[in-house]
Amino acid sequence: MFGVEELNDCFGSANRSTKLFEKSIRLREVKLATWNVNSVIARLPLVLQWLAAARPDVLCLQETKCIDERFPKDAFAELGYTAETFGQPTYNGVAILSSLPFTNVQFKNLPDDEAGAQRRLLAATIEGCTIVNVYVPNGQSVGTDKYRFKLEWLKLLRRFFDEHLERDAHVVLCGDFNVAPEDADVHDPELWRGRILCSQPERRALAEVKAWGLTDAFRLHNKGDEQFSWWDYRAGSFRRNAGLRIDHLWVSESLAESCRAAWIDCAPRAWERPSDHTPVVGEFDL
DNA sequence: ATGGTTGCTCTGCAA
Repeated sequence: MFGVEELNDCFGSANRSTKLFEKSIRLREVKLATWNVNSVIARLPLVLQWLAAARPDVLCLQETKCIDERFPKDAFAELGYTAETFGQPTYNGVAILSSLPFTNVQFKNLPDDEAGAQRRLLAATIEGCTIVNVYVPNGQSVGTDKYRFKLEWLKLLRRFFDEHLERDAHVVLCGDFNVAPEDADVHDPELWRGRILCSQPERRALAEVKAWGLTDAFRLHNKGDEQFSWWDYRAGSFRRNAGLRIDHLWVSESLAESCRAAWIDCAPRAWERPSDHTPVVGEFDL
């Protein structure tokens, strides 16, 4: 005589087999990463070392700090990566490295950013995913012109999503957001309360972007605190784990459903001559 | 600890 539990076991087993079968014929695992490298030329050996070991399909870079003509494309090509770049001398600059073909490069900077002098956004489609790679303005300190520019930039970013991206598509927003969304993303919330990277207006402006329909892939798989993506070069911050989680990988609903893992790889922050940021990684079954 | 370090140059400035 079969009871309900035996029947459930039977169906459960069948479902698992079906899923494994579907995976073998249909699903493709795609690994996406983002890393503020603080000069792609100064950091080239570390980026190459990390790529060779971690082998993401896509790596979004911020603060490349070099013009497109000087971007070390050949070194990345040797590891099997094509580079789309949007850089400028000395400051800012973003790039996307991919081992999968780019089907489109849709946006360089925000359409509504009239001045557009600062190169902070690069959006491309790879493997059916529209990937928006951003270097959000730092803002320097609360109340400055740079702070107001940061808030305005985040407002334009939300408008960009409203006007140019579809909620039911595979959409990724990743990069250096220069905002720690919650106190759990801050090593000492009381010390940082109201300060740049943590102030309420910044958090609200970023929450408006998220409310378009994005999910923090890292938070899907990591609930606790004390995991950070940036540590100031000064005052032994990394040694004390005095960091903030300001680099993010946010995804639309369809990608949130297919996100099998996400993590921060803090190893490169301990290597010689590191960036002050470390990579954030997500794996998806497409 | 309103300090401290790093990168690229604008040997000051941005982060």
